[in-house]
Amino acid sequence: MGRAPCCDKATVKKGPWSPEEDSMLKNYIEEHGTGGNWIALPHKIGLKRCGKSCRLRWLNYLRPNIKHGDFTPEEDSIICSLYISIGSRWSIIAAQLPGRTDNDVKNYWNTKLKKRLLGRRKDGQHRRSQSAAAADELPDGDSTNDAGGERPLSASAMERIQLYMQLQNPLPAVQHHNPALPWQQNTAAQSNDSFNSNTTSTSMNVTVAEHGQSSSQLSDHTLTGRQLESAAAMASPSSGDNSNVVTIEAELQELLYGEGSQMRGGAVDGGVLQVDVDWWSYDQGKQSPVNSWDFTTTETTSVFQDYTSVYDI
DNA sequence: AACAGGCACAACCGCAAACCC
DNA sequence: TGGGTTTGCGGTTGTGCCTGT
Repeated sequence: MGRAPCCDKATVKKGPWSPEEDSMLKNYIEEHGTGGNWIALPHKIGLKRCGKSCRLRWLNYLRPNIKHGDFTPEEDSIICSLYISIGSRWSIIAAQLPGRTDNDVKNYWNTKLKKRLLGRRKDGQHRRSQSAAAADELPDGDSTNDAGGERPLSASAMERIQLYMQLQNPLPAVQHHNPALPWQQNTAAQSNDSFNSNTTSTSMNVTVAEHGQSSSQLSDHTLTGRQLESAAAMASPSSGDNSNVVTIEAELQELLYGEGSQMRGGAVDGGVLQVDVDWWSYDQGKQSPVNSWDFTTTETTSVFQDYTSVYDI
C-alpha cells in the first residue's frame, strides 16, 4: 500500500530555514559528518526537519565553496551546450560547474537563460494546433495517444528543438564523444580510440556542422520531409564530414549576448568547446524520451513536424 | 503611497535508482 | 533474491522582492 513517508509530516517543520537551524546543521555536519544517514540526522541534531530537507539545505546552501548568482559567460555556454545535448540533467550539468548546484543551474536556466535564448519565439503560442492545445487539457491518464503512437511534447523537448533551430538551420549535427548518448551507441565500438574506458574522465566535444546560415536567418523555414530525413542522417556520427565544423560557442554567444558579441574567455580549444565530463561514472543506461534524443527515430521526426506547426517555421 | 504583476530563488514533492539486510 | 529503506534527481510550488502603473 504505497511507500512509507520519509518523515512524520505532522511534526516536521517546513518552509524557509532560520539562521539557527542553518548553524545547527552546519556545525553538526562539519564536526561529525552526515553519518551516512540523512533521515536520522535531524533527530541527532534536534532539528524538526525532514532528512531530505536537511540534505537539500546542506547541498544547496550550507556546503563549503558554494557559489551563488553571477553566472559567467563561460558557465552560460556550458549550460546551454549541455542542455542541448543531454537535456535537463541538471546534476550532470552542475557537475561541470564547480561550486554550482543542480538547483542553482536549474533555476538559472528556467528564469534567465531559457528566456534569453528562446525569447525570440514567435507569437506562435496562440497558433498552436488544436490537437496540441487539446492534448494540454487532457487529464494525465489521457495524455498519450496510444493508437497513433503520438505523445505530447514536453516543454524540455520543445525548448531543445527550438534551441537547435535557432543555432543552426537546417538541423545541426551535434556530436558528442560520449558513448552514453543514444546516437553514439552505434559507433561506440568504432570509436574506442576516443573513449578510453581505463580513464575516469574524458572530454566531450560539442560541435555544430556549418551550413552557412547565421542564426538570424533561422526563423522562417519550412522543413520538408527530405530535410527531416537529412537532419536525421546528419545527426548520425557516421555522416562523417567534419571539415566545416564550427564551434557552437559562437552561435551561443550570439544568442546570449547579441550579434557580433565576442567570446569573453572560455574553454575553447581548437575551435571546439571542451567540456570535461565524467562520463564513466555517469549512468549510461538512463534514458528517457524527454531527456535523450535520438535523431534517427520516427518519433523525433514527428516531434520536429509538430514543432514546425507549433512555431510556424 | 498603494497595488498588481512579474521575477528570482529557496524549498518541497514524488518518483526511481541504489543500497542494505 | 526480495523487500524495505535511503538517496538522488527533476519538476513544481511558495514566497519575498522589485518594478511599473
